Amino acid sequence: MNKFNEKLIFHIDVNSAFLSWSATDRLVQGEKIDLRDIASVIGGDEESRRGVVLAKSMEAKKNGIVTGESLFTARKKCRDLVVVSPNFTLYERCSRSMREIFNDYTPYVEKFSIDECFLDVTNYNTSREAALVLACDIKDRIKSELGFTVNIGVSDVKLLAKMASDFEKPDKIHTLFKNEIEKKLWKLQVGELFMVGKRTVPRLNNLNIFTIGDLAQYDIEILKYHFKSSGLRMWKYANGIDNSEVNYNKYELKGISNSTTLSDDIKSKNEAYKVLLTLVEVTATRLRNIKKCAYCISITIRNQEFNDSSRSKTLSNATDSTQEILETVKKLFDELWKGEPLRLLGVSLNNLCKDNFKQLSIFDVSSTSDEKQRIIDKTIDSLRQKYGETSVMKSVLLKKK
DNA sequence: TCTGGGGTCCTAGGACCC
DNA sequence: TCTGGGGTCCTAGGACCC
Repeated sequence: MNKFNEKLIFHIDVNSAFLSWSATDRLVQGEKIDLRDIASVIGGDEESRRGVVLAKSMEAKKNGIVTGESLFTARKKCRDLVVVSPNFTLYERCSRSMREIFNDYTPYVEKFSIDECFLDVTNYNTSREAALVLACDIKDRIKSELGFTVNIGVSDVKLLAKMASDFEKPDKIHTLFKNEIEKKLWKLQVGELFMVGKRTVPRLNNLNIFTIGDLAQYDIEILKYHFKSSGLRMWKYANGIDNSEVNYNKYELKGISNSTTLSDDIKSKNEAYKVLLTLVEVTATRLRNIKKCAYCISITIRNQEFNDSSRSKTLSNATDSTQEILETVKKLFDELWKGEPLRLLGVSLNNLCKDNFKQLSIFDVSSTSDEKQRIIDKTIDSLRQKYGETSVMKSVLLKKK
């Protein structure tokens, strides 16, 4: 704690992250037009049915384009919209560069998503004013060294720092200390509150709750009755109550998943099996890379009507074997699939534990068949590491000519 | 030519055990 | 002979986030 006995927390959020990052990269490559100055979006490939808006420029936003909508509807709102494909390798690199700068200021950095971090700067500042100077320094350094802008929310509470970074954009610093919530937070629409999504907003409106202030002053028992534990959480958030700490420790992954929307609907079991093989290979490799095994294996399918269904199986022994996971996945698929055309297939591995298998040598002549399978998996992993995950993409996943 | 992909957490109901 | 109740685990689905 500083001398005022309060925490000082930053929430730092890249403005239109994917779009900014692609824009700066293009400028470096010699492109003359800055995507941030025109109506533009980062969007997936429409032909392979991944055509949604992943990020938008301010100009695109002014035309009513929102993240997550289809490029089809986005183009209707803005005729000369520029659409750029995402470059996830670049985004990971930008994200890392940004965190390296944060680490110059404090070791207490929590990566919240690819473009968001929380920083606990309590020990480095004696006052709120000093914290603001620091925030300004960080913001300007990212802009000059990396070429993109961020918003920084400053508060004594993590949740409030996050809400503050979402105020006016771009390239801005905002404070939202506990004593400011009535003035700055309560006037906002209730759907602006973190963890109040589009399903919940109409239900809150039915209770005559329209602003965050309405929610904050509502009877907590009634909220708990209607929304169970999330009712209590919403009420706490509306009142600026959040005791969570900036978690700078190594992030423990709870599950691994991989899903894909198919260029063409899958209609046969054989086609499905080929895709499932790829999904299992990718997830199992990632699982082994973090030296974990999974107890629970699930698959998800999505039909043409966009209805999802899933099926899962908990094993008595955790596994990281591609073969074993694949067999379970196929079984689950056979139980779940009724023969309707599918637009998406997904595999996920949950309930993870440490892998406690003994280290194996390829020269170990006494290997059992299980151990031999592990050696095969390891060999494939090293090939994949050398040539990249996409080197094993099956042709069925690729776009039809 | 409408609707991605990777996560986390919660809940309800059923199975099973004591 | 008629039937409780608590606890835990598993499964399927839903809501939310970026």
